[in-house]
Amino acid sequence: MADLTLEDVAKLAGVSRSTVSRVVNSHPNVKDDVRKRVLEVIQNTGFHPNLAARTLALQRSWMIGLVLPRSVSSFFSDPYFPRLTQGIAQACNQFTYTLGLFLVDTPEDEQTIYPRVSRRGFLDGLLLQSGQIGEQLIDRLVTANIPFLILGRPHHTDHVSYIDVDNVAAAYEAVSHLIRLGYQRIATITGGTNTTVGLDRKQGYLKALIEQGQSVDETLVVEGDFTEASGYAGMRKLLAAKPDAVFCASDIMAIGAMHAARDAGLRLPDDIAFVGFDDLSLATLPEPRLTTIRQPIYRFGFKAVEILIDLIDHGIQPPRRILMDTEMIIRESCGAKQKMVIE
Amino acid sequence: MADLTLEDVAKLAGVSRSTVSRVVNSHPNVKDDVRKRVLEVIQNTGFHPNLAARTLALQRSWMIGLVLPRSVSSFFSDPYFPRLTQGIAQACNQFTYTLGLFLVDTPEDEQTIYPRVSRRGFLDGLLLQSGQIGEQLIDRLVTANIPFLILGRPHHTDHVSYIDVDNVAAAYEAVSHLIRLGYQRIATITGGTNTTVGLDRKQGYLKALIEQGQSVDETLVVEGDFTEASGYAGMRKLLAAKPDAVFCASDIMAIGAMHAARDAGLRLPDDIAFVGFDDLSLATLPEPRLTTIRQPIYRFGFKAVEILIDLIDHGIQPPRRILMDTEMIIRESCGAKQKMVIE
DNA sequence: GTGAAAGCGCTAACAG
DNA sequence: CTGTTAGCGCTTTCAC
Repeated sequence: MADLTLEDVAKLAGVSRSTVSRVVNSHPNVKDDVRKRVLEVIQNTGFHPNLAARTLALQRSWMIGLVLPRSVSSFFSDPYFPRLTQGIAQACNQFTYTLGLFLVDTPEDEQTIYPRVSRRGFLDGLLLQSGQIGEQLIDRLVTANIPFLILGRPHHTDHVSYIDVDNVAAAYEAVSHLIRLGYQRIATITGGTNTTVGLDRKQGYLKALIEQGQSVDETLVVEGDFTEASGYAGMRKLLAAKPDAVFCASDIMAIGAMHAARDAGLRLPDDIAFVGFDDLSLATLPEPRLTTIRQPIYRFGFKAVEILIDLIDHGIQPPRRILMDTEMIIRESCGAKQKMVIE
Repeated sequence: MADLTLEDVAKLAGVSRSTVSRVVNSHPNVKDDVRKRVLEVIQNTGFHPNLAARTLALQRSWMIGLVLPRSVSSFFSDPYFPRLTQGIAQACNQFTYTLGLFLVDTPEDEQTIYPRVSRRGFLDGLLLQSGQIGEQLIDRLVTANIPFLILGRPHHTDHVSYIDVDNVAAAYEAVSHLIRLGYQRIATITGGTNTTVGLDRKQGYLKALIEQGQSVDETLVVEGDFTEASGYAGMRKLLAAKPDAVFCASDIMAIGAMHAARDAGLRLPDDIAFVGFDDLSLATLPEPRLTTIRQPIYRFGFKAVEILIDLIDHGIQPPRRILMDTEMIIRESCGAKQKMVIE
């Protein structure tokens, strides 16, 4: 019933296979009445062209892959990746691309990912979340000439296209805000410093302190790994150094840190202020609600797909490099509201 | 470089295309030394068969689709769907299937979903989240003879395969637990009662009360829609009826409800106890931590893929119906811990 | 065991 | 404008 071919439709409409193909692809060279007749048959039979065949003939599948590397699976407790995926999926809908999802989870998956992803004609291109793995994968993709775009700024690799938010600028803005509010001992709980995001946000923190005349106190810098637990642990370590404000590299870490601060008997935000990073669903849950940096995640996903398609259509050279702007969202956790009332 | 074909490999190995194909598919009828030679060439050249071609020849793509209907996109703030997706993706990895993700977001997407998903030879089967849309889609899939499995118990449709958790039994268990703890006025904030999940959990609540001799008070039943906001609003409505415990149909609603209770000056869990549903990442965030029903989500996703593959391999008749067990996780929000200490 | 040849369903020159 | 024909890269009878 649904297993019709172009040939079947052609027979039913009394034309040749090519004509039907032209109609399907809205090629201009078809007489109006013929087109109408064919369209009717298609309508009545519910014919849809077989994608595998079309892909084979055209060397184009209108399907792209999203690869989320290992580190990520544990990140699924953080809403970042779901939202990113959602944004990308929506963009794919708009461009009528199909999205293949590749979650690289075990070291085994890591081994099998390249073959699964590289089969020519199957995927037109790839969105690759930067992270733990990838370097060898990237090399292979480059030599295989497969269009791809890195999500996040890659570590070392240089001749590739990527899209990222401007983490340095964002962290700089967040910390500047705290400085402006008069905090003197601003700490940070960083993201994993084996990741570019973690590094960039830390750099923004340092840059703000230095440029604005606060000295950097090493005891005010502790490393986390983007998990709530690491936020909690990080805050416990910071306690001794008596910070009056903490810039956390993610909201979920901020939530962990706030727990720890409260457990230590501190009042929020009076005794200690917090700023997070992400502003996905989590930021409004804690009490006080988090001041944070909003990720432009929907636009990010959309732009990523757009650029990947550009890479596919117009070639991968020169590499595209995109940095997107963020926005600071001021709520109660930074103490700004109280201060404004008091002053 | 990576654009090798079977033919190329054949030439390099000095054999015919068929032989290489046999080697690639580990067909027995190949002499050992020939096989070895061919394998070497494959190794050296990094050849991978073109999936589109193979799909066309075999009428099998080893790719399945996951369709999440409209209602879901707003649900992405709830960790349920991300986790489900993750579980399914991992299962796909294990079975070496590729996962296509279809987020049906706008009414427009709803229109285009069938053609995108039905193209024969492109997807071997479909996982369909039950929800708002779907009835017409389901009909079309049935007549098109495409293997699919509904995630969640479908409303009306009857001759289809589905997998769900046993929501009635789970809610029954949760409410029974509250009864056992001695609560007298147990309320519920339901999920959307236009969804089977919402209905089933409500039914479990009612069943427990009735079977265990508590009368059902209509003022203790309010309807939510699985969002935090609806939890908050629901609790505000319940306040007048003075419940001493509330069974919420999801953790995120429980969090909203707890906020509302606290805003009304109630102490948790002393003045009012809460039980949620899901036990994904959210349950341990609030203070007190949530007693809840744990969704066996990883097993669920895995089982879903397994059954879909069974449907693909062994035919879609008879329809498979699976209900999975849940587990109650007791934390502080239900008051069980205090009670045990006091008694 | 191995190769030749047909065919999966579609697109795209190429003739007419 | 329309039909014929030759692939796209792989699997799979069918001979040998």
